[in-house]
Amino acid sequence: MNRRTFHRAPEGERRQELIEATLDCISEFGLKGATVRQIAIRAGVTAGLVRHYFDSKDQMVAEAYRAVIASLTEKAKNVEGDPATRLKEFIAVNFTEPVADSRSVSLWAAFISQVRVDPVLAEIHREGYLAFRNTLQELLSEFLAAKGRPASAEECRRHAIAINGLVDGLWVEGCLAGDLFRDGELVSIAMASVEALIGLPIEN
Amino acid sequence: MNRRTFHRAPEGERRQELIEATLDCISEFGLKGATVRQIAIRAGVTAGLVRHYFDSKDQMVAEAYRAVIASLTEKAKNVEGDPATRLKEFIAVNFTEPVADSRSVSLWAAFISQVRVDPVLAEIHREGYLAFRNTLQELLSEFLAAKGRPASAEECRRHAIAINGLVDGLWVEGCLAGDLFRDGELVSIAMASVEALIGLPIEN
DNA sequence: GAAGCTATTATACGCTTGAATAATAGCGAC
DNA sequence: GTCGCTATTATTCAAGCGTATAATAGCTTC
Repeated sequence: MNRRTFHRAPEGERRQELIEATLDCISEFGLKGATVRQIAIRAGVTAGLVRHYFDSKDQMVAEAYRAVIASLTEKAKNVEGDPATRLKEFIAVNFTEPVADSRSVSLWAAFISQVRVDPVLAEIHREGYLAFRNTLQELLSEFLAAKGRPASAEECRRHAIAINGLVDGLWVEGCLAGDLFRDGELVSIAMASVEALIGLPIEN
Repeated sequence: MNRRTFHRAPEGERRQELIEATLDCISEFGLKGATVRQIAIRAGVTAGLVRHYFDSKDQMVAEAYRAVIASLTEKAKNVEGDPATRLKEFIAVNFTEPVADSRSVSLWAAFISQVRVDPVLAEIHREGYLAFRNTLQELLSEFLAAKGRPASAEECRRHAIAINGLVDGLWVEGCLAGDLFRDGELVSIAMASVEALIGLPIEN
């Protein structure tokens, strides 16, 4: 009997590979089509291994969701420079790969659709949303202060909610049907809209 | 052998019931949990009947998607009154039941997540999005004209894209985690934001 | 009220699913 | 080298899936 040769990977690495394979499958075949076997094939291992690393498929999917949310918010957090530059970048990053990608929005939607079903996913979503919005709120606060138009936390909160909504909405449509928009149109609309919302130009 | 008694329903009615049951199951159990059997139970019939009305489960799901998109856009279209009232209502309706409901956003997300997988769903989504956005664009055009600030189609297009994004984004978060917002806060933020975006008050 | 049509039920089939178990091969320690 | 640990493979299992088919019960027509 010819048994396949294989490579014994370090735990962290293999877990990461499995999660990445899970996300690939969900985005390509949908949550329904992301079966343990498909995921294993994608990761280049056999199906049994999944259960060696995760208690269940559901647990693996939940961890995969965490990874998605993290990747969507981390890109936006690590921006350097003065407040104006950071605010600008924070918005622009959502319309640039890898965030602006049909794979990302497919994954996001797949998980969103389960929020009502699975309280674990609901909690992960909530944390991710608040992290993103609070970062934005802080950015706005600093930006407005630097522009000599300091605003109350409450005012910044409302602005953050609106801008977050705007960016999310444009991001979704851009990813789903990018061909409905001209090159760079979405980021241009987003930028102009944010300026209109806060009543200030962003350029520094 | 005791066979269940049943009611012979008119074709249209039964189809409608099956589609509604499909949507109920998708929103409650997710696409994965919306099995033919569950759907049949929800509709109060047996599983076999599904295939009497639809060529396949997939076809039924696609029709169900059409129904969702239609319900999300129809509510917004049928608004009467002067341009300002109609614009106001068009936006407000998205933050009022039945559009503003966790069931709606679950369904929307479930289908969005399949857009990449299934070209049929992609086309349905595209039509729905454009219908919504074009209606909004027309509304904006009339509103601006009525306010004595007529705008070009291009300008209205950009405004429609931005407002559509804003409304969509706020709608999603409001439906998913309504408790993160105060009563009426979202519609208030939405209204204020739209006014900022077009640079005019909406009240008539 | 009997006949005929078909919407509906009931049952069965082949496949795929997530999971459990047993066998084995890679690899570090000594 | 070879021993021992365990990551990995291979195989199996019961449950649930979408679908196919045959029997039947509710209407309609006359």
